[in-house]
Amino acid sequence: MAELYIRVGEDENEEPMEIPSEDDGTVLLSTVAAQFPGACGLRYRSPASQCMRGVRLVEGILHAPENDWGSLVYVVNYPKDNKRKMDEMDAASAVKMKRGIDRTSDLIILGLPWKTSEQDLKDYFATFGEVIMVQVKRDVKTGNSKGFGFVRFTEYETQSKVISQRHMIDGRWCDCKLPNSKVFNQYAGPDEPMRNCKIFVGRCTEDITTDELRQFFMQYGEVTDVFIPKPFRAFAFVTFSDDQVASALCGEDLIIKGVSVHISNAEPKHNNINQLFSNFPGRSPSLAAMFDRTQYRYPSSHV
DNA sequence: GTTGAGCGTT
Repeated sequence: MAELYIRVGEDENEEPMEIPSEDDGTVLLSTVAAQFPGACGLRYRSPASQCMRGVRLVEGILHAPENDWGSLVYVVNYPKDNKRKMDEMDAASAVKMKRGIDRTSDLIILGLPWKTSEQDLKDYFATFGEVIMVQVKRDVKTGNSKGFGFVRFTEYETQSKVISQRHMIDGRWCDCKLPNSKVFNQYAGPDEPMRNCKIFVGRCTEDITTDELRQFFMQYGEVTDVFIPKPFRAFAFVTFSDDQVASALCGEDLIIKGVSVHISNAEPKHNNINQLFSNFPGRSPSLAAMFDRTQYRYPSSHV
């Protein structure tokens, strides 16, 4: 081969760099990539057709067109276009997932007739789509309905439809909305990294055992500890070996044995700003998010 | 046994 080096550039107009060829006249893609990280091939403008042509690439070896690299300038190919689009899609869907934009969440049903049962709710909402969970909130002493409840659907489309209209249930107009406890998560930015591996599991029922919690949370990652306070206090702690697993679960509503439990970070109450904002209807989400970040700068021992 | 624009036994 006459040429020991071929001329390669980022594009046709930029000053090319000379890249060494192998003894047999081929050029290794790895050699190109050493100068142009991420390169996946070469192309050049054909003097004959004036079109861009690809350089033959076989098993990491670039072959000279017509056995001669000549004095053409070769342009580096990157997988960039596809790759970047993929990355953006992944990031976007990850954010969407994390923000719960296309995830279902529990919906509060307001204005239920006192007589409406969970079976009534299930029968009614099943006409919109698959129902995961229904609840009628009742006075613990009397068992009387408090006139509101919750429902959770499998499909986000179902949830959207249900939110968008009023509902005639047992002779009363009812509204379904995102509960206030969800609004924070809807508007908060991406979470700060969590430093701890422990999650708080709220709204547990008394029949949920430590073993069942362990079995359930194993699907997300290695569980190193499960703690249920005695006597019953309607919450539990689950510790993972990986803090990213714990972090990813925070803000979720998960269904365990048909019960919707709420996952949040296991910070002591006095140091958890979520507690301060979570039941305050008029709060500013951005303010809450700002305070939320500050709590991680002053970590205190866990419960 | 009561009620009605409400938010889930941390």
